[in-house]
Amino acid sequence: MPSDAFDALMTSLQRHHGAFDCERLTSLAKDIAANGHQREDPVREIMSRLGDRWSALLLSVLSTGSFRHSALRRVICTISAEKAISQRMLTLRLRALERDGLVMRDITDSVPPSVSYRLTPLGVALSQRLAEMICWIKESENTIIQARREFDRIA
Amino acid sequence: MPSDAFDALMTSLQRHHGAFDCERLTSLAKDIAANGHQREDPVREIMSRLGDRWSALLLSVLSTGSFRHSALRRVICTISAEKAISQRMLTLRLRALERDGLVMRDITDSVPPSVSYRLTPLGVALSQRLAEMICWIKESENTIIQARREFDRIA
DNA sequence: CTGTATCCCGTATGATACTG
DNA sequence: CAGTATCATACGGGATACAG
Repeated sequence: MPSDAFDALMTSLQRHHGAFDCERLTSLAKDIAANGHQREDPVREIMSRLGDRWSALLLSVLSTGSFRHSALRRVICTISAEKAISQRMLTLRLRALERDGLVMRDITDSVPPSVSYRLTPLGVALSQRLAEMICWIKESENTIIQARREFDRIA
Repeated sequence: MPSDAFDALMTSLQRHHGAFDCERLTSLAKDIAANGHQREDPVREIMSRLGDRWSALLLSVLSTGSFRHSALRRVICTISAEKAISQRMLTLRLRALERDGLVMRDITDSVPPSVSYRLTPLGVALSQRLAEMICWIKESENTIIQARREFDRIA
């Protein structure tokens, strides 16, 4: 983001209407420009993970302890009313979480192999934040459902 | 989720290893079973929105004030270093946020028409939570990037 | 047991053109 | 200005089979 282009935009916006906090928007823009808001940006990556089909659930389950691959899969499949997680997706999501330093693998090199997964300190911290966010959404659930009904009724 | 199946699972898991907090996992399972973890579950929907390409950015920008469609688009396009948002996506995301009661449309029926968008109180609350989450991720950014480098180096 | 490798589909996202 | 319609594409996610 070229800052002069942004300055010009701000000037233009303020000329037409001042219904926003220019200072806060500018600071927000600087924050985003700092890492470019790219695909590899950790902020987008992590938010994207939290929003995908399984990662948030995985973090929640792992926040209660350590699980082997098969145990984790059984737990997820039993808990999730909608669908079972495929072996493929479980591995993919765990790898992604591991790459970001949120999950650790403990490998016992035996036959048959034994691998168990648990949260790193960073993973624990994130899972706590996640739990708070989920809790807030749950509290607002009725308001949201109400809003949806209203919206669908009119439309 | 049939609770007897879950009980059986817990018993089985504890027989093999007790490296997890059975009580917390059970309560977590109950929470999830309460709304089924379905596609229409507000928790998954909202988390999914926050993780998509534009909604989080939209909420952040709108948290600084009220914007008309075109102004919003210019701001987003200028801020986002990666790509411009298409008119179509802007409308789709705004509609989704509006349906969930997070965004309001103020319409002035004139020629040419004027429509401006702003957060509802619920949207303001969510955007604050979001900002906190983003802030935490930013603080952990270096740890995450470090972990990724380590992971990629070994793999 | 813990994964990988393929194939396939649905949805999110994008580009472009058109309209009240 | 603020959309809608249409077509094209990329990616997440699932089913299945195979491997160390």
